[in-house]
Amino acid sequence: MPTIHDVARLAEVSIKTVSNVLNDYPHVRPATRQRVQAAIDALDYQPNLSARGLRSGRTGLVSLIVPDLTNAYFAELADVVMRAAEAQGLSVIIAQSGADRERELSLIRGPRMQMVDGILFSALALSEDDNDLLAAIKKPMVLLGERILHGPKDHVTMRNVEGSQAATAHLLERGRRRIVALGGDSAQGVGSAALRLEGYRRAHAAAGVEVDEDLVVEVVGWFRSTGAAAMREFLARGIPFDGLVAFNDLIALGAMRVLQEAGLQIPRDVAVIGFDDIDETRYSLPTLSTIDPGRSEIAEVALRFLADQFDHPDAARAPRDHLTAFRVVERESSASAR
Amino acid sequence: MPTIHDVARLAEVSIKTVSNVLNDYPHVRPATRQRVQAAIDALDYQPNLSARGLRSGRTGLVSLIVPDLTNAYFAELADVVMRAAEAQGLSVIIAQSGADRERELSLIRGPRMQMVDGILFSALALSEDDNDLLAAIKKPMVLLGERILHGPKDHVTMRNVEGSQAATAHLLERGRRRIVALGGDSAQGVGSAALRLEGYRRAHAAAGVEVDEDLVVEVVGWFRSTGAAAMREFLARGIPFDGLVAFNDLIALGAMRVLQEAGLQIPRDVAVIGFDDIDETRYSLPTLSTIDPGRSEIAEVALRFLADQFDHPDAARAPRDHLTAFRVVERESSASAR
DNA sequence: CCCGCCCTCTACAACGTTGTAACCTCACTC
DNA sequence: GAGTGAGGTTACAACGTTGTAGAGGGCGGG
Repeated sequence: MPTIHDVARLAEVSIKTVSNVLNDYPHVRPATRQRVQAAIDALDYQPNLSARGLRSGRTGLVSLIVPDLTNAYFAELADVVMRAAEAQGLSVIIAQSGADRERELSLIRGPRMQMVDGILFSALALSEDDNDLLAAIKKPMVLLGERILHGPKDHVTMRNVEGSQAATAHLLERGRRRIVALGGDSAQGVGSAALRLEGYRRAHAAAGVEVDEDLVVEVVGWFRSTGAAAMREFLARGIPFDGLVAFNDLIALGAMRVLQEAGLQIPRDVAVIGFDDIDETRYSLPTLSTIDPGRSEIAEVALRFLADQFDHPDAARAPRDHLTAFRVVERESSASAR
Repeated sequence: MPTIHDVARLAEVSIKTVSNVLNDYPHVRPATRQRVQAAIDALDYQPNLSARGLRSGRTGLVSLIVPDLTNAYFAELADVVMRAAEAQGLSVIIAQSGADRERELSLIRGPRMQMVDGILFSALALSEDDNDLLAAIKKPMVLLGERILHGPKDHVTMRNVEGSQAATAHLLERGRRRIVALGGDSAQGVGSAALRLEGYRRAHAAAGVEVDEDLVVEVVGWFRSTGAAAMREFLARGIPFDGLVAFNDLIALGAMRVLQEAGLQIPRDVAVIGFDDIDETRYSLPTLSTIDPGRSEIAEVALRFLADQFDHPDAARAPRDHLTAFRVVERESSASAR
């Protein structure tokens, strides 16, 4: 591997001049610049990023901590995060927490975080009770998602309450009156579950429809499997219903599967809407109406926040909050006709 | 941030002794070790990984280059790769190539590769014509997938021909005689398409069934959307068929959607089997039979190969090949009853 | 009793880069 | 024509770590 010294020798300049060329320092004579560039090309030189990182304190790496890449929402989030990062010349180290509290902690405090410039953290186990622990992290950090709304770090997420309200209203407008909230968790006061349930309630209130608490169904772990299981259980209880708001698309897809097994037709018997707008919703049978959370906006803003923190390392301003715009995506599962 | 010097000062030893403790050098008196450890804990010291990387030449980072994380196959691959990497104390930088030739090239040669210890490369655009370019990469590298079978680097993939043969045989055994091969590409001589088509032919030959070339349908880009489009087109041609081997699960899911729109029942009218065993196949309607490619074996072997290359940097042995075992997963879409 | 060896620890250099300070050379000003 | 200032370049130190070489002390064997 050639070093900056080899380039300097070949170009007959000092190593600092090579460094200046590499870093686009303006005061380099064009002729010199050219000579250095020629030497770089000739040797196929690439700067040693460990050395650069050591000297400059910046590695150009960002860590993205998500519960689970297998979940399409987070895979698609990782996708847009990587695009946004690349636009800023950053690379992304992805780590999976498995939504486990100990793992989340050991990831954000672990030795690997030493080598990244900043952290995008989609918490699922830590909560606002752990704000002290989060505040102790000195690296630039942006929180994603609804688990920690008022933490000590910048925060980006979608308008959950409004999104859920719109989703629910979407079904109410289509004449549905007994709408199951799948994923709601009346016990838990924090996180997407609580926020989306709040939106569900507001939509009912706005429409003057009373909420039957029997229709609020908890789902632990928002996967296809748990959505399916929860729906199976709910069906067994024999409670009548004609609509379903699932608090993410995976739950919706799992539940749709069970509904159809049970001989119910979607949307005729049950109109369904999900949350997240993952790609799969465009190809399921029926296609799934959902809420597009503005993922790329989330990624772009999160990276902008991180970059701001890079540039103003000790700015002691209050953590910022950004709520992205959402969009109701109407597909077959909630088509109007009854 | 405390450095090794701060720890040394506090523990009243030399920095080298601290380094020795950190690196589990055996000849350190227990009492000294304890004192150093106490200082490390007291200062909450974490080694600077850039400095370590500079000095040792190892960063503990591995790059995983895949076409697209949005594709569940690659998201699930990334999942198992990250698990296997973590077991070896490595972190993973993921990069998306978009299956674009120029991007694949610039990724494997780009400056970011300078900072990783090794590369796991799932090529989709480069081919064996580019073996020279690949051979020029000096970093440890393992190729994944079927695009480059006889390259200059170690290689891990599933038994494609046999897998596809088994999938096709699975349908033939269930009495299907006109089986569409969705994703086959009679023009292309390389890659999964060619191999899986070969397996399809072998299964027919073994069963003494002639292949109708009209049933071999090309799909450009293996997504839900392209699978759906290809099936829509195929249906328009009015060619009778009773089985479908899709060369990956996304194609299968897109096609199933179209088949059902067209009023065909699965598996009654058309038995379907896919490839990859992504999670979604367990919850689609109907659930999708598929080939489990042994993803975690792929990840584990690939990382073992990389580790071998770390340990024997200039071993000029021939590149190794590992073919993982596959498994036919029977689900509803190919259930026997007609 | 002394030599040599092993255990334990240390000082110093080196990895490849960028920041600092300073130098030299011009061109321009007065 | 000397002084000034900016452009262009350089030498050197520093970032935080690990490898090398070796020092000092204790112990066993001859």
